[in-house]
Amino acid sequence: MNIFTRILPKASQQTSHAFHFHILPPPKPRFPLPRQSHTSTVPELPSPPQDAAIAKLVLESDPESLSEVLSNPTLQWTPHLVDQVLKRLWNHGPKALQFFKHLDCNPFYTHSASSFDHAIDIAARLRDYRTAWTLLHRMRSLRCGPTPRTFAIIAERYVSAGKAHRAVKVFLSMHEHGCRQDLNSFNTILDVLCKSRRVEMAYSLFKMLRSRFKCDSVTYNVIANGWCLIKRTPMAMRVLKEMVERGIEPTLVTYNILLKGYFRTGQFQEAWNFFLEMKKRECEIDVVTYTTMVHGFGVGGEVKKSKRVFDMMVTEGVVPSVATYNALIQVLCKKDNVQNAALVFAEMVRKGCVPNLTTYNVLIRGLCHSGDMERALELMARMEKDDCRPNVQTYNVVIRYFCDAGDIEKGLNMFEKMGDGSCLPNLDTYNILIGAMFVRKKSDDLVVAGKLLLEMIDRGFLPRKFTFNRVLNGLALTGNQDFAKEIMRMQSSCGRVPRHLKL
DNA sequence: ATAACCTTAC
Repeated sequence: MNIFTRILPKASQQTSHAFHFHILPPPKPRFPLPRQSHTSTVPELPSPPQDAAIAKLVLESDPESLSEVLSNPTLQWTPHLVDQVLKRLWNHGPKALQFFKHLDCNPFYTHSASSFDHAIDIAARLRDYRTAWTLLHRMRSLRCGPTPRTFAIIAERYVSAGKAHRAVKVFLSMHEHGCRQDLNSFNTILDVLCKSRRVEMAYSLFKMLRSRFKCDSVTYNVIANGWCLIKRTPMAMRVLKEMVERGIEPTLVTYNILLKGYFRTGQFQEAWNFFLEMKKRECEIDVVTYTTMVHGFGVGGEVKKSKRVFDMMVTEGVVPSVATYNALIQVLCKKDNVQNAALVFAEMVRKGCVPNLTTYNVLIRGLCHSGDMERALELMARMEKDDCRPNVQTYNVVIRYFCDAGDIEKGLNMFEKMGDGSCLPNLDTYNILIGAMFVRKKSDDLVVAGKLLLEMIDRGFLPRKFTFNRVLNGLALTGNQDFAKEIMRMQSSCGRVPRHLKL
């Protein structure tokens, strides 16, 4: 609870209505035109498997033989191909950077700006800022950047590493690196700060620089959304009021942000009233509005209302998108039962709406949760043929539930499957599995835990202190002192930046 | 990669 919500909440019941009148457009006594929302029903083109083969090659070859492998003249490097390979190696940062570096030395190939951005992102995620900046300077000397996007990436990495001030500094100095500051980059840095919940800082920066940039509705929406994210809806209201006072029209995006904000703070009545008000004033309510409603009511436990809103949108001629179906499916999984969720899944397919990764992951989680691992695995197999291959999250869900059910072997088998190619494990995967190695209290399991720990470090993931201690204790108790010592040596040598990361 | 809706974690 903060000061503002303490001061304003009682009043907000009444005053926010006054605000609605302020922020919403004046009533238009005309009858509504049915709005058609676009759904993304066009499947992505399958990417050629060449990048998978190259990623595998990179993973298997040691640093010495790598340059030989990569200078094979039959390989036709294109920026797109390089990007794809980097994405595949996302969860093996050190290898990804090795790959990038070797190709950078290839005299017949020059990296594109987007590949540089990927590499910088990977380096900064490993907290290897030196490498990130070296790459940025190299980009400049090759005259392919840095672009505003490059700075957005660096800022985001700084913020998520708890260095928000550095992110702001980077923004303020970007012109010194040959990249113009404009309203777009200003909006971007504000958004980066807000999305990482550093809303206070974003708001200060906004107040400090708003006279320098001609702020637009995006600026205000970004800030309002930030306040809503941290459940300070009254502050969002205040920003929006100011927006109106400065003559900037709120848009549908503004309304959707505020609507979501009400759900975040559990103000269902407010949300409902606001929605009705939007209808009354004939805002062009869109699929996002409805999806927000379906999701908001559903996760709040109001399944009936959630379904009613879903039916309402269909009646009003707004076509549900994948996101709408995903919201409903998630709600049914969590607050109703999986069978009904599966029915909605079938329904969306019948209507020609193509399920995406989220759809599958939500439903697979629901099935796992109800103990139906078999159907979960069936669905996972079905993904493959829908050209929607399981990602790390999919694997993590299944592995977690296998382990929770005591089927450690099956969890480990699943993990093995990831190792052989398409989907590299991430930090969560390692944490889930290492945790599972303690349930059987077997010495062998702890050795596996130790190996997993070393492997994750090797791939650029830094285990928490807690994880180290747990594994070390386990190994010591089961008579694996030597292995424990080896891990301790590793622990002391891997500070913030794994040392083998020299570019 | 300029904003709003859909997964995630003990």
